[in-house]
Amino acid sequence: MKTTTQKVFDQLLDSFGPQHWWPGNSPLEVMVGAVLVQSTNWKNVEQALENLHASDAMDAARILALDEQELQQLLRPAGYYRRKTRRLRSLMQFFVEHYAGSIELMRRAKHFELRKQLLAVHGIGPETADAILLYALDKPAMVVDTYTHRVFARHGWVDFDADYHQLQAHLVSELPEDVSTYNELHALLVQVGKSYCRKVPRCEACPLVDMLPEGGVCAG
DNA sequence: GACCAGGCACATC
DNA sequence: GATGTGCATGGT
Repeated sequence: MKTTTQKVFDQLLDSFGPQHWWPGNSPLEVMVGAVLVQSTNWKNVEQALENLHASDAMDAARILALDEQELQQLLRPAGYYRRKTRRLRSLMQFFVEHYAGSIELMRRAKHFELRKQLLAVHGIGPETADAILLYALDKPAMVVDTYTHRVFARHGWVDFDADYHQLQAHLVSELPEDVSTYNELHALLVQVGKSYCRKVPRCEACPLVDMLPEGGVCAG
């Protein structure tokens, strides 16, 4: 018997296909991207990542070696560049201090201990921490976001006032603990949120329209 | 010109 | 503890 969330996953995957999020990027670049993408369009992030590459600075030690203003200028296209400069430096400093700048060492850390450490880093909240765990380190961390909240609350599967961890617990309880499922589902929920869930109360073309409750609205 | 994008920390009540 | 606000660029 399939859970509602598994059905959501299947229908989204059928409609949109695999999203291939962060497939070819290095784990370090994923970590950097996870910070830069906070509340920001991915296109803008790509520009900043490209700037880092062009400056030969896609490296924890090199990022830390840049002076504040240099790094700010590289990150500028990603928006919030003063804050993100601080946040990225905090993360890189943590990475170097606790894991000697080694992805392999960090990958060996216990999932929930590492998560707790990440949450203690300035600028790393639950979504960014889970994105790093999942997309950079292949840990089974389900990432949820505002799109996930919108879709699940409007369909009546969670309360509108559910917080990050309640929403995450709900999804996890309805899914196999599987890295590729978590990876794909998060990306698919972002895709459906971008494509629909806006302006009109009921999107007939939405792959989840048949799951909308009587009188429920998918926008607004 | 308004609104939005793969959040988070901090101030204020 | 809950609620509000600043952060910044680039695309639609």
